[in-house]
Amino acid sequence: MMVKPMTKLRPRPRRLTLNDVAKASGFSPSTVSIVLNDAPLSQNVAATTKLKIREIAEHLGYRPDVFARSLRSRKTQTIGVLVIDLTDPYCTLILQGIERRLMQSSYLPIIMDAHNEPLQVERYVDMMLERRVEGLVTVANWLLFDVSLLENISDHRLPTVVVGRDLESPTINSVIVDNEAGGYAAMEHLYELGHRDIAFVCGPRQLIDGRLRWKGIRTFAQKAKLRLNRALIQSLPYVSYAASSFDASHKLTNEYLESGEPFTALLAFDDICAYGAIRALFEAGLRVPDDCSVVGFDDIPTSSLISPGLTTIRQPMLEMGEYAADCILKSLNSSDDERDGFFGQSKIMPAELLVRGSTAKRRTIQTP
Amino acid sequence: MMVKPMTKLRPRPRRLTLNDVAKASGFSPSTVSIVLNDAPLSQNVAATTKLKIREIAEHLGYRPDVFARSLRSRKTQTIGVLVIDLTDPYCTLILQGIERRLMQSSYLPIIMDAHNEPLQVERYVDMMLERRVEGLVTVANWLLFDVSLLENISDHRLPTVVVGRDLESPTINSVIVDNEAGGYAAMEHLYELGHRDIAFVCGPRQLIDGRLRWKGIRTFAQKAKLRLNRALIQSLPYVSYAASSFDASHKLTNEYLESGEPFTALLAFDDICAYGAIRALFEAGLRVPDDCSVVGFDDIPTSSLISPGLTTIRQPMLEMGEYAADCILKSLNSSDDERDGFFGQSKIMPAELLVRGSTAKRRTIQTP
DNA sequence: AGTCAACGGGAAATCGATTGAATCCTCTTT
DNA sequence: AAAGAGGATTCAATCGATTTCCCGTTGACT
Repeated sequence: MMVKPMTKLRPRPRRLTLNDVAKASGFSPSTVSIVLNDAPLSQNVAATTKLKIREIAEHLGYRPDVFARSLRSRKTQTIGVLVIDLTDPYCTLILQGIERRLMQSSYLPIIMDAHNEPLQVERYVDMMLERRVEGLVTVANWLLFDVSLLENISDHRLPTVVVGRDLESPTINSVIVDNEAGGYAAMEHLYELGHRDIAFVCGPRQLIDGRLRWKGIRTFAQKAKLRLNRALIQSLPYVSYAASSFDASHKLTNEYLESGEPFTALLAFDDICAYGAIRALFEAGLRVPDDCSVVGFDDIPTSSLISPGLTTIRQPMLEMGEYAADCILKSLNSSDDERDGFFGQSKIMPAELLVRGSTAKRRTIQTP
Repeated sequence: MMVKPMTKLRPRPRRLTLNDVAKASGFSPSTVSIVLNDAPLSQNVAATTKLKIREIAEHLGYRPDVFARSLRSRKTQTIGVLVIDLTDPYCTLILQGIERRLMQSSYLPIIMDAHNEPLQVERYVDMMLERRVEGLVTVANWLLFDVSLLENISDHRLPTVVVGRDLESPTINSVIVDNEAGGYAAMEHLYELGHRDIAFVCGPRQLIDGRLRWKGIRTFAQKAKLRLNRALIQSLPYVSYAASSFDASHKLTNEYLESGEPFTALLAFDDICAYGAIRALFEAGLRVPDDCSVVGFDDIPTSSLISPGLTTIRQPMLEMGEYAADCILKSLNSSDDERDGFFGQSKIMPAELLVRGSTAKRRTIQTP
């Protein structure tokens, strides 16, 4: 056999394969595979053998081929993470929570971004299945996507969690914040500051989140015997593009201002809406919080950076992400029977009032 | 042969394989594969055959197995996208640009998030190589990661682009904004508004971006024969965690205020720093822009949502992302020789001044 | 009639692992 | 001494495609 001279021409150093390790160690590929994977059979492999194989593999720098492995074993060690909108800070933080947990496990997240488009959601779910993810986490914002997700997935007996939206499905887990308690807390906060005339920028009627928050608000109002002014309660139209809620809220607040109905505080559906309201107040020459207190919902990162800081109801997004990942991991580590126990549960995380600069006591001397 | 009764026990409907299509169509697997892939050889396949095969494949709903395909063909149709920090809105928008382009191609982005940790960068680059991505885009913020990236990658002759950081590498492409022109434009804007006493929150000295922006600023100052006040020019310390630049800038601005040196405008290294400065001004009871104009850099999404809107230098992040993706795609579509032509170039995108509410004419009546 | 190229298509090797069944030892047990 | 019981490894099939050769027809041309 001629040994080819080492030249630049040799294009591929030919991947280091399991076979190479086998030959180098003197054992068969089977044994090497078994050892390197700590497969069940490896308990019958002599300790010295294991050591030697591991050593040689390490020394050679062997890395199994992901594709070959997945093809044969039908396991991919990947978890699909479908994010409805990666530019939405709400989604982003949840995603970070998910990753945090997954990084500690041996699973790799495959992240896809649906760009707020329902069609992409479907397409990407498909792609993830095609890539044989072993679990699926969907990070939802308020986009209403088709829940045919559900069918597709449960067909494949895939552990599935949705974060940020409560699906009433028997097979899909969900993690959401306690919207009702959040609404209640926000309202209570304003009430305690002395506000009685409060305007509301409610979420689109289509969103369950908004309805729940509203329910919390009403509960408090009833308890406090506070009558709400119907003229200051409007819902945003449902729009599929996130940033537009700023504009919608801005416009709505302007309408409130023009209506002449007095109010000293405003409670917004979420932080972005709060920004929109603040803009309207700002343009009208009103000061936050001096002339009008504003409360948001979510606590996206910038809310603590703007001035004044936005008082808001915090969703524990990181924790929600972590919980979701835990859910999947737990499910993957259990037997099929146990697994059924997990399905369809929905976890409710606590909402927390964060008081910052955008709310203040109602001024006793009120401009008429 | 007994035919097993159809029961719930049958766990897997057994994937539909190429072979099934072959049998159903009466042709061999080879032919089917060739036709379905539009492989070069398919030009010698009769049109009727193609039609029939395609029809049957479609009808059966055949989807090739990603893993088998990649194993054999050594192609994965994936592009690695390494994002330094997915919670950084700067990165996010670039990412979106990348995705936009990639969605139109047949390549799938594999997104990984390094969480601002240099170690993860290395680990993830490794993982991407292991997954045989055919190209790699790195979305950098200001994190200083080891450029051993470079070695690893160029070894593998992988088209590589870095967005947001100018690497001086002969093999890696980069896409950056025109920092110098941006600095110049920001300065010019303030000057034209009548500001002469300007404070600067400069970026960490380690970052080339900051140095370039500063260069632009000086160039304008010299041209306008404007003397800058050294006491109002400080750099932020280098920190590896993004949000902390808010605090650093906040602190620095406070020092400026306490120093007693007068200034009517402040130019910040980036938008987050601008937020920090605004907070300090706000706390000191100063109004933006009435008492002090503020200019940022980047134009992250919230900068248009806060009140007043932040005047800033826009980086065309979406376009930068798109350009990066185009770069990779072009490289993948060219022969090896052509490809070499692309390597090592760095593209400079235009910076754009965006005037919003945070800057205003210097007031003629100045508080002493 | 014979040669040759183009056309249409198929057989089988291959990619790099995993895995169920089989084999070969070495002791024990009866 | 034969049978059995494990322990330690290995054989060979398999996962589902792609790809490299190769084979048989035609038809044109010499």
